[in-house]
Amino acid sequence: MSRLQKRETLRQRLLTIIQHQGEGSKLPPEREMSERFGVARETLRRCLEELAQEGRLIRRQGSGTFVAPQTQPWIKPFALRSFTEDMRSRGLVPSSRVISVAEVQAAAKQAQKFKVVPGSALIEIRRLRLADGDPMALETAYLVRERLPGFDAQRLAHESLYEILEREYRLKIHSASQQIEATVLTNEEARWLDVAPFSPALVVERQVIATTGEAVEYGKSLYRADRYSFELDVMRAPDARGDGGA
Amino acid sequence: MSRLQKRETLRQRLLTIIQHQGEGSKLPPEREMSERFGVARETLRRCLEELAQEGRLIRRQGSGTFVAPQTQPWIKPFALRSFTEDMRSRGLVPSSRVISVAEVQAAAKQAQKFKVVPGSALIEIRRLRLADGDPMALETAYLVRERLPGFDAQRLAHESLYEILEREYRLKIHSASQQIEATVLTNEEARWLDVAPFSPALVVERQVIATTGEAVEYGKSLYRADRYSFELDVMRAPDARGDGGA
DNA sequence: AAGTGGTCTAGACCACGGC
DNA sequence: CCGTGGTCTAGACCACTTT
Repeated sequence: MSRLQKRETLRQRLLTIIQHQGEGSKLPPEREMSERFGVARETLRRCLEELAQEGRLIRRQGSGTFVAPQTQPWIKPFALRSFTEDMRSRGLVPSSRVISVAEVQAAAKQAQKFKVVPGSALIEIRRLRLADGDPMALETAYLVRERLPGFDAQRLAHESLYEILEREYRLKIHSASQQIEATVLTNEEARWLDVAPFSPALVVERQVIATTGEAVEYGKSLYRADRYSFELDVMRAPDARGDGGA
Repeated sequence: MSRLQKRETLRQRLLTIIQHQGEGSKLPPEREMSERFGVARETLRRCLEELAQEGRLIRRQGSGTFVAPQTQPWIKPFALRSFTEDMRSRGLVPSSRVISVAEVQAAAKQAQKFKVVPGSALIEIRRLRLADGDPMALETAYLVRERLPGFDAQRLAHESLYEILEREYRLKIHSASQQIEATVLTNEEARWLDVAPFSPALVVERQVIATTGEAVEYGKSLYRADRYSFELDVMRAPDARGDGGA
C-alpha cells in the first residue's frame, strides 16, 4: 500500500536530488527536508541512513548531510575474469604458450568436482601465460572431454578459453569458487616463470561453474609474486558471528 | 562519561536471552519486551532489526521473533571480516598478542590514504594473531589517533578492533580495498610465526573505509601459507554499472 | 550560541499470520 | 477475530560542529 510506498517515493526524490546536486554538495537540514516532503523526520532519517549505508551520502553530526564523492569510495565488485581479460584490464598484452595437452582420466577427486564418473576423459592443458611477453603465470586447466566435442587446445595459444566456451560451445559461465594461497616455486616451475627457485608465488585454484550448474573448468595457476597481486573490494556485511564475549 | 547508549545495553540483554533460549524458540512480543526493558518499542525494534540483520534472529510479521537456527546455509558471499570474525567463522578460536603499540607520524603516502595532513599522529599496532593458540598471522595496523579519543590498544589482545570501532566509536564500516600478494618471510617474521625462514606467506594489505568515506584503518597482514588460504566465490561479470536509479 | 545530525519516546495505524 | 511485527508521526532532548 501507500504506506510502504512512502519511503520508496521518498527514496526516489532523494536520489533525484543527489543526482541533481554536485558531489560533495550539502543537503538541506533534516527538519527542513522532512517538512518539505511532508514526512516525519524519523521517516526521512531512515531513508538518509539507507542511502549513507549504500555510500551515496555522507552524514556528519553537527555538520550536515552531503552527496558522497562518486570517485573513490565506490565499490568495484570483484568479477570473474579469464587471464586474458584480467591482463587486458591491467593494460597488459596477454599471450599464451601451450606447454602440453594431454588426455587424462578423472581421478576420484576430480570426477567429484566435475560430477562425472571416475575415469572419464579430461583434457589437461598446461600453459605458460605471458603479459607483455614476459612470463606471468603457469597454469594447469582441466576440462571435460565429452562436453567439448572437437575442441582444439592449440587455439588457446592466442584465444581466451572462456570466449571459446561461451561463443562456440554456448556454455554460459556463471561463477567460480577460487582459493588463493601462497607457495614457493619448485625448480621446474621457477624455470618456466623465469625467476629464481624458491621464489614466492600466488596459487589460485579455480573451479568454474556454468549457468547450468555444471563444473566447466578446474584450474590451478601459479602467479609470479613479483608481478601479480589480487585486488578486491569488499563490502562490510554483518554476518559476523561475534558475541563480544566480554 | 556520558550516559551509556540504551541500544548498547539493550543489545547485551537481548544477546543473553538469545543465548539462553534454544534455537528456534520464540521471543516475547515487542510491546511486552519494550515495557519489561523500560524502553520504547522503536528503540527495541532497532536492536531487533540489527540482530536479525546479523542472522541471530528471524522476524516474521504476524507470527513473532525467533532465535535463528545456527545451522546456516553454506552460501558464502565474500564479506569483509576482521581476523577475529574470520577465525570464528572457520571454527577456530582467535586470540591476539600485542607486540607493540606506538605513535607514529603519518608519512606522505599514509597521510594521503587517511586524508589527514602529513605528520598527523597515527597509532601503529603490531599484533601476532593466533588461531587455536598457534601463530596464524602477523599484522600491522594503523589508525588515526585523533579519530579515536581514549583508545586503549591493549584491549585488542582480547577484543575485535572492528567491534570496538563499531560499538564504541560508532564508526560504521562500509567496505575495504584489499590487495593480496605472496611473499617469503624474513627471519624475524618467521620467528614470530614459528615457521622456517623463507617460508611462503600471504600478504594482505587492507584499507578500511567507513560510511563517512573516511579511511578508518590501514593494515598489512602476513598469513602463514601452510595454515591460511583465501576463499572467494565470484560471479561472472555481466558488466553492468547499475545505479539504483531504476 | 546556533545549527546540525543522533537518540529516544509514546502512540497511532497498517499488514500479515494464525485461531 | 486477535496478536504479531511493520510503518509513520510529532516532539523532546543529547552530542557534535561551526560560528
